[in-house]
Amino acid sequence: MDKSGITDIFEEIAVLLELKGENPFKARAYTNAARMLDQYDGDLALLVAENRLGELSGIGEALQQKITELVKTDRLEYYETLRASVPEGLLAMMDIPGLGAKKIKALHEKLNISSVADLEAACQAHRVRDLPGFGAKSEEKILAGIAQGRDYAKLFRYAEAWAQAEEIREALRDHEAVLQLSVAGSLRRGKEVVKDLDFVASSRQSQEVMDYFVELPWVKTVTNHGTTKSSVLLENGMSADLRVVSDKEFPYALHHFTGSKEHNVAMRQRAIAQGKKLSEWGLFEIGPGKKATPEDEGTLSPCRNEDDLFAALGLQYIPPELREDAGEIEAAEKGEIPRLVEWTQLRGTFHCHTNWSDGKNTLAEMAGEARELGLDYLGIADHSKSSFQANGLDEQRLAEQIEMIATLNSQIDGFHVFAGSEVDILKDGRLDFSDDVLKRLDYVVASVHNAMNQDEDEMTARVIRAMENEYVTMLGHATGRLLLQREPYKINLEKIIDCAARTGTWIELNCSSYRMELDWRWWHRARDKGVKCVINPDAHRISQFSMLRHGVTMARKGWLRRGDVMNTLSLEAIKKELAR
DNA sequence: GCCGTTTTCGGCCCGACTGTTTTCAGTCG
Repeated sequence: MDKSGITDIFEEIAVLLELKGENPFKARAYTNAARMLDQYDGDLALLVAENRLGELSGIGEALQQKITELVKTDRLEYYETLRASVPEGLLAMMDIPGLGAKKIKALHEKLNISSVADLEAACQAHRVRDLPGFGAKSEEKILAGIAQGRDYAKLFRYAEAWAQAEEIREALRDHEAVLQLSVAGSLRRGKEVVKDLDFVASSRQSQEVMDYFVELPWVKTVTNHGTTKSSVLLENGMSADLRVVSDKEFPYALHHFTGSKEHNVAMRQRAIAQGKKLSEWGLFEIGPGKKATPEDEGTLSPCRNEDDLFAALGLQYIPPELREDAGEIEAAEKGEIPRLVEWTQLRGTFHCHTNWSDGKNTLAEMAGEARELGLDYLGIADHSKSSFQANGLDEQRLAEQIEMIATLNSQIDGFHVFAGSEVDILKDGRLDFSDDVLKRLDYVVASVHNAMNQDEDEMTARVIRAMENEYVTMLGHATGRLLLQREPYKINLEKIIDCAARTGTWIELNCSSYRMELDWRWWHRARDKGVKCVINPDAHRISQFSMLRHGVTMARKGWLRRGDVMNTLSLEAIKKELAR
């Protein structure tokens, strides 16, 4: 069994243990182990073979045995026994807001409820309210939660969440009692999908700001309304949280609510090791060897902003995109946080479509918009002939388009359009155009658009064969995923990354709101192997150039620097690169 | 189940909010 299969099982074991009422720290040990494995870059099978699992922190004797069993036999007896002892429906109940392991356990034991359907019926029959710890309100909340789970997707794509957050941020900023204000949470960290929107504000009149927030026009229902924290459900199905604190507490609150949770845990543990206590309210000096108690707050280390907060713990500033407890704290300790790429550094982009294939705008309109945005160059890459569903260009039309681009270039100064093509990678890895056609282009994007059900070996070999073609400049959308819609096709990305490093093929960071790939989780290692990134909007209309900004956020999340991103190069420099 | 210049046993991040209680457990992030 591979790594991701093992992490799924460990995560499930953690939930099952909670549902059984086992020691919660034992459950957490499984969660921690799953995270540790997820982040481990090396070859897990090799680690098992060499009996070196113990080198991973959080993996002790018992977990080493379980991982070994899974790697070697694809099964885990402990898991199977555990799973058989808990009704399957209880796991689904964990998704209902307000219900956790303890309450689900009580519902199961006292009312024999084993599924969401059982639970819904019990609430409707008012049998739940008589249980200790439950009441009439609980029944209402559970029923609303079940209904909401049906009505709304649980996650939202980054771009959509960002646009909604901007509207709310502007409305909050206009309130006179709001002093400092920031988006926080996974949106600030640049996750490709987010569950809800988080805002942190500072004010001297927190109640006023809260009352204003829950009355905003996008709000459908109010789920929480306190003095420092409120939550609402928006008309579009997203939920949004606002935390209001005093001005001097703002940096701590902003850091805390930006997360990630795992990053925060690691930061607090670091604080404890230094005789301090970190929370959303401050960083307190407790003294070496002493442990914080609620009564003993210690003295506050004053921080004006997040920079000060990191500095107080002996760390370099960590940009929000990197706060995933994926090595950023260790890097910050050594002063090795890279200077991340910024979206104002983009000088051009490739992989854009026009109405020659399935785009909505003309060549001139696309070029005009790119220039308007301050870019120096634009690459056109319409579909090739096999993508007939997208009105792909055949050799004849491609030749005409190349000519038209040459004419356009002769008419404009200080801006350049590159003639390219998004060439289909055929089932067997051949390309949709012959080399004679390809060599007349300024660049080539090679992408998979059909036969996505091939098995991993076949797909990997297919894409590698395409990348080995000397005329292929970059690999388009590497796994074909559509976020919250279509799973990535099966492909061995380690081999693809190695191939890119070997052949000098760039890998695209496709920032269409649905794609956002190559996924940020892979970029750090790709970068370390010398693979170059190119950030492309895959724009089919002029409005989609706006996605470039979000693409840069994802690149930052992948630890990429300016030098790792080809389209930060000047026009002259990129011409030289393409000529190679 | 893990882990240790406080510890090999007894800890394991921290606090707000809700709904249930009448001082708190559970959930959430």
